[in-house]
Parts: sequence; C-alpha cells; structure tokens
Amino acid sequence: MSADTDQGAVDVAWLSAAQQQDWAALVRLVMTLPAALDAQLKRDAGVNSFEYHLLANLATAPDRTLVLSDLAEAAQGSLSRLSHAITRLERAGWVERRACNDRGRRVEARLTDAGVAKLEEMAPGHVREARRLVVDVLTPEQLAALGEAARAITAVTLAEAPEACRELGDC
Amino acid sequence: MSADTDQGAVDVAWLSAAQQQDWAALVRLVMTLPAALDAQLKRDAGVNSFEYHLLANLATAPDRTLVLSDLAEAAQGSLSRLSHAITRLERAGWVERRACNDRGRRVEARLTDAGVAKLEEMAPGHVREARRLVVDVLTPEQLAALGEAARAITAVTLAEAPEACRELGDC
DNA sequence: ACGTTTGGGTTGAACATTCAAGTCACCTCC
DNA sequence: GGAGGTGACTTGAATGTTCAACCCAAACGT
Repeated sequence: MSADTDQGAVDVAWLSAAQQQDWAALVRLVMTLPAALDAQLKRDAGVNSFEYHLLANLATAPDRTLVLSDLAEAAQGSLSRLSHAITRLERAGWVERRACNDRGRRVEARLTDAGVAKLEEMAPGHVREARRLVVDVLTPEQLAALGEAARAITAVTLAEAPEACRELGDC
Repeated sequence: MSADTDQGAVDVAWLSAAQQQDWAALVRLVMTLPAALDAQLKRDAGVNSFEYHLLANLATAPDRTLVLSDLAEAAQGSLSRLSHAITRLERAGWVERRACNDRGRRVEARLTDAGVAKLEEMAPGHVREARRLVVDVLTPEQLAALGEAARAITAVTLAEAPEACRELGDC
C-alpha cells in the first residue's frame, strides 16, 4: 500500500527454527505477563499497572514529587497518557498537581499521604505476584540471564522511545 | 479497601537487590518491546500487533481458516476483543467470516487472498524489527536462555489465561 | 519592543479494549 | 416436548489510550 516504505521484501534473513522458537516464547511472554500483572492489580487494588508505576515512581522520588515530563519518562508513557492518568489519580486523592514556580510552565505531581497508604497496601500483593509468576519459577541463574537479556534489549528500545531520547542526547 | 482480599501484608518476602535489578529490567522489557513492535506495524502497515497475530495465525492454519474461539485462544485475546478485531479486518477485506455448518453456533474466519498479500507485504518488516530489537542484540546463548526463561514463565501465565485453560484440562 | 520558536501541559475526539448483557443453537433431563 | 443449561458468539456502553490541536510562558533573534 504505502509506496514510500517499499524497501519491503528486499532480502530479509528469516530466523532459524531455534530462533523462531525462542522468539515465539518471548512473544508469548510479552503478551501474557503484563496481562497477568495488570489483572492482579486491577482485581486487588482497582488500578492498572501504568497507574501503579506512577505511584511507585513518585514514592521513591525526593519529596514524593516529580515534574510531569520526568515522570512520563520514568514510567515510559506519553505526556498525554500521563496527564489523563494523573487526572484519575488526583480524583482518587492519591496524588496532587501543583505548578512549580521554577521556570517555564512546569507542573509537578506529588504523592499524598493517602497515596502512600494505598501503595503500601498494594505493594505486597504485587511483589507476591512477581514472585509467583517469575522469580519463583526460575533458577537464580535463569533470572540473572533473563535480566541480562532484558537489559540488552531495552538498551535499544529505551534509546528509541520518544520519551527517553533525552537521556542519551541523540535527538 | 476490599476487606475480603486481606491476607494482604502477611509476611511477603521482598526481593534481593540483584532480583530487584532483574525484575526491573524485565518490567522495562515488557513495557517497551511490545510498544516498539506495535509502533513499527502501525507505522509501516497500519495494523496493531493483535491484528497482525490474527492474520499470522490464520495464514498457517489449514485452509487459512479457524473457528473464532480457537483463534482467540491462539492469539491470547478475549472473544469479545477478537470479534471487534475481526470486524475491522473484515472491513479491510483481509478476512471473511462464515458460519460453519458443523454444530452449535460456531463461526469461522478465513484469510482472503488480499489478506495473504497484506501479510506477505508486512512480514519482512516485522521480522527485520524482531532481529533489530532482539535477535541481533543478543548472543545465541543469550537468546536461548531468554527463550528458556520465557517458556518457564508462560507455563504459568498461559495455564491461568482464561482463554487457554482448556488446553491443560484444568477448568 | 516585538514576532517567532521551543518546551511543557492540557484537552477533546477517534479508536481500541473491556465488561456486562443479550442472542441463538444445540443438548439434557424430567 | 417443553424448561433449563451450556457453548459460541455479538453488541453497546464505559473506560483507557492515542492523536492532533491548542495554550501559555519563557528564550531568542532582530
């Protein structure tokens, strides 16, 4: 269809049988693991994993506060997605927005006490799920290898994520 | 909040520093890799990865045809999500629905010739992206280890996926 | 001083996904 | 031979995400 992206079929090396197996396993992983984690959070705490990550990121930030664009980068989401999400969290009383007098038009989000409480309430269940689905089903060596592979891959994907390119100064 | 799920904070073993590192790397992986793959497909072919998987699954099925519930299971999505997605693909002319005279109220989806063409047009780009983001950044041993870990994890997550429990006879 | 550009956010409409309800065909069991 | 189940979808409304447009404040250039 789109005639401009037609370097199309020029000689793409296909994958070996073993590579295909591993690729397929990875695809199944990235399809089912986030879904499972999301389901647990939704069921037990009524938040989705993006919102969870927002709260978690704020909790570890100095003064439980972050400028929105930094938070967006940390949680790997667009500013728009973040803005909508913060609106929901604000409505729930877990974070509050406030303009920072600093410079420009920046806004920062701060985790409220209720937000801290909420996070402390749901963190154990989340960790339990992380153990049950990942940590406990792998040997220590397997987990280490998985982490290493994940770091190698995200070295590429993070460098290209529209939100994170500032970190590497390449855009 | 929900007082019934309150085995809450009872003594959850937290993760070691190394485990936390690996867990965090995995989380970043499952946040960014699907997003990157999705973006490539959307940009170059105008479909999302769920739709791509539907077409790919149909392409390898006998007579390029699958009963919807089997397809939903294969692509790890709810029947409802599938139904909406098939409607879109049908509108684009890449698949067609037809009742199968078989028994019950089953419906099957068949990949049309246009669908085959579309898939052949976009597969190379997708494979190239898979190489670029995953296969080529890992050593063969790392890829194999990743595949192994992924299989261990999905052994749990797939067994619990509401759509896939039939396979293991546990529901 | 005054336009222009850039950075940082917000907003609303379009689109995708989920959730709950509804439909229809077949089966089973009084 | 109806009454109630069950399996396999469909549908519409609610929710979440993306996309494009917009707004405002500060910095830059002349």
